[in-house]
Amino acid sequence: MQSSQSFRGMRDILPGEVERRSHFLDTIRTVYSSHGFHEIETPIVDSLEILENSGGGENEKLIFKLLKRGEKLQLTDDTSPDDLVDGGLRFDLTVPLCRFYAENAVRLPKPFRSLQIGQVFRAERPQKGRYRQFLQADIDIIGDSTALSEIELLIASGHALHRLGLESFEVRLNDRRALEQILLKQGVGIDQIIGVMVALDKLDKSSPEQVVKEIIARGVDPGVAESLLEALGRASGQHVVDELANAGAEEAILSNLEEIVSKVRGSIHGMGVRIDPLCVRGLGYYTSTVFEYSSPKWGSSIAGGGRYDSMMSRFGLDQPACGVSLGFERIHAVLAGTEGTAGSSSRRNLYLLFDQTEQLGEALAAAREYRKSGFSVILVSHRHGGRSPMKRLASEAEELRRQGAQGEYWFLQLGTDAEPRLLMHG
RNA sequence: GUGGCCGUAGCUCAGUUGGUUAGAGCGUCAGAUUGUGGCUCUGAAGGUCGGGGGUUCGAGACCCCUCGGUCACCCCA
Repeated sequence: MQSSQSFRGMRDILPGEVERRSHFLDTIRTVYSSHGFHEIETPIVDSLEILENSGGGENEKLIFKLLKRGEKLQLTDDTSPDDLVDGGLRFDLTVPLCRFYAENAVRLPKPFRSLQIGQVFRAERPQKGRYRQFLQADIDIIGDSTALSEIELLIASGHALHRLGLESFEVRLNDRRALEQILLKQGVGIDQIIGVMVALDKLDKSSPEQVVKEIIARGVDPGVAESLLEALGRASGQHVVDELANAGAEEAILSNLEEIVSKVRGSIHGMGVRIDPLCVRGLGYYTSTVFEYSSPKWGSSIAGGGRYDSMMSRFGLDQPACGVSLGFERIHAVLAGTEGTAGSSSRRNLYLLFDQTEQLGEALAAAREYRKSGFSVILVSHRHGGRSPMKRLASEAEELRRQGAQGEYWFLQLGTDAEPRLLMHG
């Protein structure tokens, strides 16, 4: 007998859980739609040519690749793995979006506000809140180079998180160019910048001493490393911007960040916004502003985004772009155990018990009527006078609720009960 | 990709320093009972002890490999 376990890092989703997830997705769609975003769909598979060298950083190493098919799959002594593959599963929604935009720009509004909800794949080692297939919900604005993009994206995504039921969360905002300028000014070599940024990004987890150590290990002069940390360490309180300017960041970049913060701050209940010069975010395609959402209930980020102005140039288009991605699985995990949020479309289930040999026609007619009045009707064939399925139905409803389903459960014995009777409600 | 911990029935777990036919609760199924169904009682089914190899007279317990889970790195949503 074969194992029925799911493939590594993949998982099944039970009915009650799907009900709950659908409700969350409805909320996301409703909120984003109210902010003017248009939903699109892109393929899960793209050519490797597009997926690779996309600035996806580490993610590019995690691509599930697709074997060529038919005649194109030629095995000889000197074929390398790369000769055998030509496609791959997407590791995010941004790369496919850029291809989509380049292909369809003429038929799209300008600037284009895109919403995409879809599965992405990364061949990582699975962990809690980390799967090899997971759902992301992205909004992006293509064709606007001003801070309006960032402001709209932060407000819309904050709105969505709030409506999903997140009580408190924080956005850390930064502009990579600012950090780069500071590093250069402080004496970090241009080829060391990336390594130093990665090390600095760990400051929220590791001690400053460890980070200094790591920076030195990456080839930076110990004196430079020390003064760098000191300069950035100062830039965390009330006067972040002033300190960053002193440390060598350009005024225009900093005032842009200030503008974003001032417009976003206070707009969403429970959302904190602050400039964090150490927020770096991977090292992918982001060119300037980057932001990351965290919840006190979760160790790592639950959403993130930034500006990727040069990405479209791959396709010969010169278009600025900026986006934010919600990590659906992680948000769902953060919300685990909480009650449904406002507007929860809880369904009213009705178990319609009937004798199949005598009451089938009658039952179908009754089912149609109850559907009209808003019930989700579940036909339960049950021979008259037989053991009542009551207990079984109650425990089934209980199980669905455990999985996350909401709603009421009613039952009605055709020919005996005049009205549906409440079995349980959630 | 690297390292630590874990893997017994559908679920939650017992299982003494290796020693007869591997247990419980919940759930499932069957029957009984109950004048209004979810209670109670009885019984049954269900386990290649994740898989493979090894040590041993004997392994669910010990060793190796492998698969899966989990945590920490790495990186990220």
